[in-house]
Amino acid sequence: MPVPHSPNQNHLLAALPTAEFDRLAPYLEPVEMRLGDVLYESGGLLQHVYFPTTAILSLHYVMENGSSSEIAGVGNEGVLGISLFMGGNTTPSRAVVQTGGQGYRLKAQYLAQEFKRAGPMQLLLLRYTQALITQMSQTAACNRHHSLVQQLCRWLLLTLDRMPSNELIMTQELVASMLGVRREGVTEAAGKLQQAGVIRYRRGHITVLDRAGLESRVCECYGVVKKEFARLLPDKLLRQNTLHPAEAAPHEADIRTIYPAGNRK
Amino acid sequence: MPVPHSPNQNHLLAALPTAEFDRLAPYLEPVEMRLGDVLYESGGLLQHVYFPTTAILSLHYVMENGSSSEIAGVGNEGVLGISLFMGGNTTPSRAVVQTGGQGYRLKAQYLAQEFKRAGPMQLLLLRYTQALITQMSQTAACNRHHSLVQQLCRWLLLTLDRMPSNELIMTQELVASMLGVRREGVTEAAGKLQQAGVIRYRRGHITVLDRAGLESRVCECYGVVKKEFARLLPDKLLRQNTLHPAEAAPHEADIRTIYPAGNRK
DNA sequence: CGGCCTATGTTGCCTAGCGCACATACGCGG
DNA sequence: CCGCGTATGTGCGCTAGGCAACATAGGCCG
Repeated sequence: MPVPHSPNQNHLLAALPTAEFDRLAPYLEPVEMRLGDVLYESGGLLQHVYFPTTAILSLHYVMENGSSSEIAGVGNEGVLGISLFMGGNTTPSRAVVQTGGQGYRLKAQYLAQEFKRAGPMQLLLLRYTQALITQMSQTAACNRHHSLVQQLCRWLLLTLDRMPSNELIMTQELVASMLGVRREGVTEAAGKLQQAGVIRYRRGHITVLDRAGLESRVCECYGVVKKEFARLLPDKLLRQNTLHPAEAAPHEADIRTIYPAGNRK
Repeated sequence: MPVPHSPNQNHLLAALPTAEFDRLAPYLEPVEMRLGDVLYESGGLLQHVYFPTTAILSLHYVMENGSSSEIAGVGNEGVLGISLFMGGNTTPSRAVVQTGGQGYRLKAQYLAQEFKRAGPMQLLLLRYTQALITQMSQTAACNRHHSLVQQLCRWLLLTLDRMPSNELIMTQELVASMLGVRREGVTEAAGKLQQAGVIRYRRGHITVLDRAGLESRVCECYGVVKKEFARLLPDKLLRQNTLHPAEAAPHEADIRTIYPAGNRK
């Protein structure tokens, strides 16, 4: 008995004017994504784009020696598979499911078609892409200059922002592979945060107890990324005032009632 | 007495079919860019996009504490100012001139106009943007996992690929701020390379003596980025076989004759 | 309820790279 | 040709985080 589920839980889809949404809706396939699923491998051909609703995805780069780093995360604010409309069809990174949940996918050709119309969907996708670029470049700088604890805080906050609950299903080992550090390093950093009462964790579960505590420890990178997302994809845009000011937001009611219920565990 | 100079020294401009090129040509202003010039500040409003020809630009992120990192470089393979067509109009990074030289600039509005035509220019710009994304994400991973020497090799090779000559005008201090490391670290790394006979340097000049030596020391990141650029913007595309197969490449002669002459020092 | 797999805790050692404080010397401008 | 400003060389001590090798324990499954 899955939670009632609507494409509008994805902010980009929700932002589409009725005409565009209706054109795509028949082709949106709901998909269940489980923790660890690999949606595509580096260099693989993309067949679909994915619009997460409750799931969170993670773009990784895996190095030759096996170590990896997260390059960016994708939650219900975005879409996975930008290379399909950017023209490359593939990227040298891997996409994995970081938090199990649901989403919708759309065959590449339908997205490309819609993109070519140069309408609201194109606008949204391009803006989202730019926000993604900010996330990536901030990650590059953060990797260089900030401490593991700061980066852990950044990662937790960014993830939290994409979740309805405050509990992540996530081992330290996984977090380590996201941040591209050793597992022991995460143990140590997480230990500090737990001692400070900011988080609590047990075998594969991390609960954020004190969000403000995270925010006080995080580096500037989190704020920059968040602000840039807000600037490029403001609520006002996503609420469609801009995209089609004359209409009420369709399906909006669905979202607001379903969402807070969440899939808290 | 500047070297004769043509927009076609920029690969993106050179790839445009005649119709598109002619439409833009009247608005292309040649600009001289000097080492260290700041083309825009983080968050500043962009008035122009820049198509470097002999100059090389660098996108930086400057952190609150003043330390900085290069996020990506832009040479004659690309264009500075993607946020102008991506929809954001600005980015939270800084653009500086890394190697003095020439280029052309185009008022934002003309570029946006051309982009909206959804013609060859849009195709090129989007593909270029994707290649840029690869460069950024690779930088993120490289910052995390590879040694300073490897990163220095990567940076030298990427820069070399954008230069007609094998000598960079560049202090170690500058290189350090690019890589986001201490100057002493660069001294040490460069010292190793010099001892190995791979490069030679003296006060503000770095000469690459043995390109193969660099390639043998560099991490995989260089290859990935280079390959991705070649895939997304192949010679064949840039030579316009794809963009307008029925026509001969206009201005092509100019490029080939001017370019090899270069401004070798 | 018991066993085992896997997540987490811990410890010791090692290295890259940082910060700082200087010594040195190149080479431009007068 | 001299001198000074700037680029480079070097040598500390220090720390974060890497690598390795375990000890421990939670909790799922039979």
